[in-house]
Amino acid sequence: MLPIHLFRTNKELILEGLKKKNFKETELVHRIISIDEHRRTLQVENDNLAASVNSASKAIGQLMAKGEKQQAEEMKAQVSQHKEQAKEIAQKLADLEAQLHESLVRLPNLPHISVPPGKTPEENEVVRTGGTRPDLSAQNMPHWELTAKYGLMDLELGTKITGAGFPVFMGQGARLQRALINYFLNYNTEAGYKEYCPPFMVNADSAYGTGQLPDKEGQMYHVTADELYLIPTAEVPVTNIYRDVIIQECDLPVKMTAYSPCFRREAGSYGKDVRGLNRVHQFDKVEVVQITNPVHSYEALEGMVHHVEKLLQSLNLEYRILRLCGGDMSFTSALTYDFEVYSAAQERWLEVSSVSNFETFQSNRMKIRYKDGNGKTQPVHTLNGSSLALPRIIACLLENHQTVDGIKIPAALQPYFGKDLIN
RNA sequence: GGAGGGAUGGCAGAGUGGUCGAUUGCGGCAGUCUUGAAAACUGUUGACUGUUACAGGUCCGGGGGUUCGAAUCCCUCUCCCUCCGCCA
Repeated sequence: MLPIHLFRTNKELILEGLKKKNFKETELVHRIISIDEHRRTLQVENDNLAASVNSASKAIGQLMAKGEKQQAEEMKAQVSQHKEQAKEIAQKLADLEAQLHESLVRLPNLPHISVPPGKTPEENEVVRTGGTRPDLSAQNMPHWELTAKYGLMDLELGTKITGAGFPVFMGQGARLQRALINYFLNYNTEAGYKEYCPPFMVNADSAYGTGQLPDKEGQMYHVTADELYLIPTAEVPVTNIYRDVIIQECDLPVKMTAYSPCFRREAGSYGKDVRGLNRVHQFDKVEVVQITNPVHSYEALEGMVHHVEKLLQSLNLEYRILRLCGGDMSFTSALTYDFEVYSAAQERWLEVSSVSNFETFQSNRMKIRYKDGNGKTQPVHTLNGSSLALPRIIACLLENHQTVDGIKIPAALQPYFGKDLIN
């Protein structure tokens, strides 16, 4: 949520930012400004009326104490009239506030100055690449054939138990999954992230806090009997740990990590994109979240990018880092780096991580704040990133490290997996 | 699921219709003392809104009501605790 004072002081900045983000409903901005102005004049009226009622009530109390009943009764009648008026104004004010909020939560975050212009994924900017492309034999297989060959995963079994897009991992496949989660969590905690194991369902307040609601309502699984949502990422419960919290400046940055399954309806997906593990409804991910002092958030973002990059390097995968263009960025983000890994058998890039700075967009909604040097309460910046999402990592590990003898496990993962080959 | 009790500022805990945005203690911050620290003493210390700055307004779990006036009375919801039942 954008801070309201920005609308009062710098409308142009907002309009420019929305344009870069390819957001069309700019009339919302004008609507917000006019509601806000109306709201404030009404607020003053309301406050003045309340002030006179307050002071009159106090006076009545004093008259009663002195025993001047007659005068007190007269004042009571007078105040009653004011109250009628006040009630009307208060109702209007509440309506305006609701309208204002409703409009505000529909506006996306503004892009950082360094975000490249553009509308489609093709216009994302490649920041750098790393790793090497394997030289596979002509008989190489895509991961959905490899998982079948080695008995690692069964999609049809998942379909029987639940539905399409719910893979069942087994044997060495299940073990690989567990090894990756442990490796990622250890890697993160060693870098100073505190480990959490959060709930996998959240209430509507939490979903609003991180921006899933109202923007992505249809993308979450909704448990209607209890009004809960299955989390699409651990970002949601983990960031909400600090909802409504005022953090001491000396306690920043807060660094958290958590493993969780992620549930996504992926409404509207189709075609080759969804083959095998490329896109599924339930997958595992290890997430990192940071809450920082605003002056340090972009430093922290770069730090997170390097953190994830080193992790990918340790898995011997070819990767590239993209700076997303305005039109491809998420609703809540100010700057996003996507990490893609090259899937050698499918000959295409797969997104495995997304690292973003949300600046005050989430903290504004969630009221995550800190006290600055002057003792003023200010919103913090929040950031998060995947380190890492498992399915596509598994897909690429299998495809890129396949040999005639089996699938080679990268050295960093071997202590967790317990051996150096899947066969 | 049944019965009862409770929800007040960072924490503990007073307050049952008017001078209560809230006694007090702890914690925090500042000062005195001290070479420094501790102790002791003194002062200070909630959030939101609003104003150039004051002022003003709102907030005692959430929502609604009674009243000139509500932390205090009524209704309702949520959460927590104790006991019983059930259960991984």
